[in-house]
Amino acid sequence: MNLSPLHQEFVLHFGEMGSRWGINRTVGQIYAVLFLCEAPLNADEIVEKLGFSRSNVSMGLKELQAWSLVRLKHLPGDRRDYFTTPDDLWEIVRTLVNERKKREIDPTLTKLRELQLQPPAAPEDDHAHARIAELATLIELLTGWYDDVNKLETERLVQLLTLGAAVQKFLDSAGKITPFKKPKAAHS
Amino acid sequence: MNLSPLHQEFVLHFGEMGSRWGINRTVGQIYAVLFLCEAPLNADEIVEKLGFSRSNVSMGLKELQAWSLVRLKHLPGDRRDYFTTPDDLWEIVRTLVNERKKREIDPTLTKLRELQLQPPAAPEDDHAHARIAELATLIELLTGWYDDVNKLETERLVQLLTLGAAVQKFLDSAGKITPFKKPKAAHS
DNA sequence: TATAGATTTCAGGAATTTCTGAAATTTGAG
DNA sequence: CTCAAATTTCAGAAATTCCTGAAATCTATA
Repeated sequence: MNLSPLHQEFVLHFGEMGSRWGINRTVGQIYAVLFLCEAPLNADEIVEKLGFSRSNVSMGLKELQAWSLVRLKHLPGDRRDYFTTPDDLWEIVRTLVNERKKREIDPTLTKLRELQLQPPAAPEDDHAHARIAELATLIELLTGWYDDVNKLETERLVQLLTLGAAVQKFLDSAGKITPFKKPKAAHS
Repeated sequence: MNLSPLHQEFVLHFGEMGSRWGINRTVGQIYAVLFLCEAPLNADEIVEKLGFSRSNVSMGLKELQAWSLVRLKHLPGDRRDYFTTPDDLWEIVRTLVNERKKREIDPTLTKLRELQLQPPAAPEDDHAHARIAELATLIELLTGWYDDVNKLETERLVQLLTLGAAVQKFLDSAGKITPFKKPKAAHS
């Protein structure tokens, strides 16, 4: 591995972490290198840095592209493909969450709805249906919230996150009715 | 597999999904069975339902316990261990997020802080340090927000999620200063 | 404390996933 | 269109993870 100690340690950590998710170690490491490097890298440079086979790097890059986690660039007068990660970390987070949602949550919700339509065929199915319905409702609430806040521009999103549970203070007054409610005593 | 079609389809789906996360198929299926069943199950009943070896079920249950995803129960006059999942789905979600945070996010943050202290030793390390700092900040913001809302009681949490990005309406007025700020034109 | 039932451990085989080099395909400059 | 560089595909080797049955350990109660 042909990296500064700092890069190397970061890359190894992300390889490990990646493999705790569905992502394999190699792909995690390729991503980590791209994440740290300022300049776009081509496949051979990644081979050089990580010591994987050329074909493995190719497959890893393909997977990262399938996840939209990597941007393809071209340098003038060079027909190799160069890759980078977005400068804006929030963009990375949004992509990551969107993709996982698309691959894991959405199909699950579809499946749950499908199962809800299936008529009960055994005594234990009534309880199962109730459980499935509850789960579907919960997932809908969470993804609905996510879709909603994902529309916010980053600055707003950061504001919201910074506020944290302090937002809760508004809930009493906002309740279910209307965003603004007059304060109980109306002194200017 | 000795399950009603409804149970079976749910179990197979969760086995698949589990394997997209770090969790293996078997463990996902064991959890799915426990999730759907009203009554607590013992290991032999799970063997019966899923057709895995006794030792595999034992290992799976141990893993689920390590994740605090499963509750151990005892029936009077029966010394076998019985397992259930919590009735309250929100409790399940909180556990899941807490555990993943503990195993994946927290160690990453520790590692990033450690790397931030490491003095730059190569020209590319300056950019890497900047990138690492940005990432650490972002993770701190997200986990800070999470720790905060995780303190809310479920009812409040649901309220917050239902409100979604509508909370954003408060941000203009709340800003950085104070929860309420008088509107710019003060016609009653 | 002896015993039978319950659970866990663990070595090795099975299954799956990852990785590689060689060959095939694609691509763009000339 | 041709050619060489770049990339991808793919079959099988390597590595890893999963699963099992047999043996070991634990535990409640008689």
